[in-house]
Amino acid sequence: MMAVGNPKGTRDFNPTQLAKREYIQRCIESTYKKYGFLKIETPAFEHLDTLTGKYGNEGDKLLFKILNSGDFLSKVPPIDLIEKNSAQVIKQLSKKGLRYDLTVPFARFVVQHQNDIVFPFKRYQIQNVYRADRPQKGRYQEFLQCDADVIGTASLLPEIEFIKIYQSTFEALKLDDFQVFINHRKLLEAMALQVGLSENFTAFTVLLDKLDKVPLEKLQADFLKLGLKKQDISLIQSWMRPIPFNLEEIKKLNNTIHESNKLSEAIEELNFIASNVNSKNAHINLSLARGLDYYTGCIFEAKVPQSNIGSLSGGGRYDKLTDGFGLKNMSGAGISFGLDRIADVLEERNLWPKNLLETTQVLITQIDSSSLQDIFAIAAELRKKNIRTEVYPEAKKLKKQLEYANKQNIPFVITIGEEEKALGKFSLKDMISGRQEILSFEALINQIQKSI
RNA sequence: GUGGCUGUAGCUCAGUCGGUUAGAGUAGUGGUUUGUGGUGCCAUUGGUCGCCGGUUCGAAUCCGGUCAGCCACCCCA
Repeated sequence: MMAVGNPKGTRDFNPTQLAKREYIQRCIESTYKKYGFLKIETPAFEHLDTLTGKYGNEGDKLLFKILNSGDFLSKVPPIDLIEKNSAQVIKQLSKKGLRYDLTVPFARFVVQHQNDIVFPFKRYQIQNVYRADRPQKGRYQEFLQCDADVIGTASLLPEIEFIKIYQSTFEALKLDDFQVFINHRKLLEAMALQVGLSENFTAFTVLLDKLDKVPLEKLQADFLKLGLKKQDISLIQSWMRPIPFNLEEIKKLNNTIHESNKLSEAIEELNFIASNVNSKNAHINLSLARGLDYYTGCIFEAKVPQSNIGSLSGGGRYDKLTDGFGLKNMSGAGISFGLDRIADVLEERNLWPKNLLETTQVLITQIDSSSLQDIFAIAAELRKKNIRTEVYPEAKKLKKQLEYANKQNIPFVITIGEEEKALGKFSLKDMISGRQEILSFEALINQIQKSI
């Protein structure tokens, strides 16, 4: 027999799990809607050209590529096969790839439909994305991203609203200890300038980003190798302290980072944002860099402490995302919640609301098939009253039918047999208390509606 | 892509020093005198011990390889 199993990094969701995921989705989606975002969808796969080169070298390696159909090998020059030139061969074997995130497909969407879009365009999108990463805790190959982006304005209002969205969404999910970390690409540039590492900016930010996990002592050698002067090590250390996101603390950045155009621009922006948001659970984290190359302004990350699940959301401002598709001067900003990781955290902490799974409320049993007319009539009435009702499909032993109701957590069972028919009434069994009574239709509806 | 750990029934796991027909719990199915579930009792289905090879009289057990899963790194939601 064929081995049964789903590919690594993917999951099946049973009804209970799906109800939990939909709960999270409702929390995020309703917040997005309240801020005026409109929903779009894009295909699961894109032209490979659309995706490659947008996520840096590491990102390109993690793209799932779709094999061309047909006799794809016949078109590959033999020399490329003999030399095992993967890069060349892949170009000829694959023209499509699964989307790696929702932001790049969105950029493509904006450029393609620019004449039909009203700017500034606020869109949200909740779809699966795919990464050929090695799976581990909190990391999957197929996972659901929940994006919101504003494109077509350089205003900082989106940044302000994203922080508010973080706060209200995490509160709705009962993750009260959430932390929002904020940094600014220009602050990072000012820092690099100060320690003379502007030439190695990307490598510098990668190391900074690691400081969250790895202590400075272990990274010291790497920093020095990059060209950092020994006396600046203590400076890096001082940058690592968490900074509350308020005007007073932002002002102090002038004392720890040398004056430069970049610095004053960043401070001006952060001031504006901070003066318009509640600073609750928000911090500036100068070591936050984020790997995706396309961020140019503010960058965000949200996580909960005491969990090794990683960040629950990331985002930031990008000025040139649509440039590659031929549309300039299209500044935008966005965030993305990782629904799967949020689900993992809620599972760890058991923070699910009760009764997420909307099971059947009333099961109608069959004693003998001659009662079917009555059964369908009462089922129709119950459904008219919005009571979730199902009829057991076979006239099996009552024991079996009750077992089914019990296993499915169905709270009420209606039985119509000879006795009930003679009285023109129905038996209603409360599966929680175990009590059963013979009632008229009106009394029965009353009884059910009272307790659900 | 690099490293570590683990593969025995649908699920969770025992299985001694290499020794007869590989076990338990749970889930499933049937029954417990047929119009009443949860807890009980009885019976019963279900396994090429991940796969391939080697050592041995004999392998779930030891060795090599391979595949899969998990965890960590890189990177990220």
